[in-house]
Amino acid sequence: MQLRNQVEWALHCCSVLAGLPAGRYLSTKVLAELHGVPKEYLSKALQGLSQAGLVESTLGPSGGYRLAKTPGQITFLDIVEAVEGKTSSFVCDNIRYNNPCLRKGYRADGACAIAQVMWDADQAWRDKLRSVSLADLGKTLRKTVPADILDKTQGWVLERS
Amino acid sequence: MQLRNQVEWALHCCSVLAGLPAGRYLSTKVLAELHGVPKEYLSKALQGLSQAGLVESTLGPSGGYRLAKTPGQITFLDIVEAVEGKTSSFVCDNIRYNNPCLRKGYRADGACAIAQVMWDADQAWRDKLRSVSLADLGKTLRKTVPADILDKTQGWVLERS
DNA sequence: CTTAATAAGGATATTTAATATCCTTAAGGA
DNA sequence: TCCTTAAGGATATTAAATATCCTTATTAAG
Repeated sequence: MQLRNQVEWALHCCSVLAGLPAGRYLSTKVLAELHGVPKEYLSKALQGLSQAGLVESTLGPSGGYRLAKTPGQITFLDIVEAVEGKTSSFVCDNIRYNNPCLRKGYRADGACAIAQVMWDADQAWRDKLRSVSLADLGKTLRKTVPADILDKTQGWVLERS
Repeated sequence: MQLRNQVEWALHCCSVLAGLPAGRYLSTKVLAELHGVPKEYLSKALQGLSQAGLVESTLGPSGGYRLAKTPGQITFLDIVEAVEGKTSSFVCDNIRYNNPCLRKGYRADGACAIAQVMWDADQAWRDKLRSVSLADLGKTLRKTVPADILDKTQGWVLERS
């Protein structure tokens, strides 16, 4: 079980956008080159972030993306779910009902106890992701990031993450 | 991101084995028919459980699998990891170092802050799974399982889960 | 006003992982 | 001796992840 690489990309992109001066945008092209990932595919992840309302975009030259909320309002869970979806990592196919010893059509009262445990664990994972925002990330990062912020021709910013 | 169906199968098989009278075995064939899943593929999951030391097997007629420990000693995490592996759901490819603004070969002091958050969440998931054993599952199940335990020709037991 | 850059998104190709089947071997019980 | 079983290697099939290509509408810059 593995999260898609787009999740890593989206998290890093949001981290960079969180450090962007107010009003500025970063394009897919720049974000892709900054992270060394394919532009077209990264674009799908950014579209997911946009549809989730985490970032907003503008067209044309000097267009691109910026955060739609403050870093403190965007959690890791928001970003992960925007890319990976909200469905649980465990899918219960109710194989308990395949038991040929059971009379046909039998259904128990409650949910499958096994599935419940798995869903609880999934919830614990999401709770943890929800407890960290891009602002929290910044606090950690500020300690380790070198002071020399570069500003190349395309307006790249130093990778903050 | 989704766990493989073998995880569900393995959990249900262990749940059934936990209710088996001492000394008895259940074969792959019976476990497969009991849950309505392909025998050959389920076999791979059971082999994983065996290699992890969660179940033990015996050959020949009336052979099969039984738990290698008490239900209280086998956690959900044990079973999930036996099938799905122990590697984190998040893989850090250190795309932060792809930044062309960084001088070649630059490496930060600590681990990627983003990866750390993701790994912490993964740990929270595993901690939750580790906190539940097959014995705990039994407590829940006893409340809902019908009293009529069937004992068909092949020695099937009522699906407990 | 024109031109180039951009996001959005549909269509499709490629690659990888999950799922499933088949077969052989060695061991155990009747 | 014969049948049943677990173990596991090899291979096929299916689905998902990854990636590319292309078109359209929009926007800013010149």
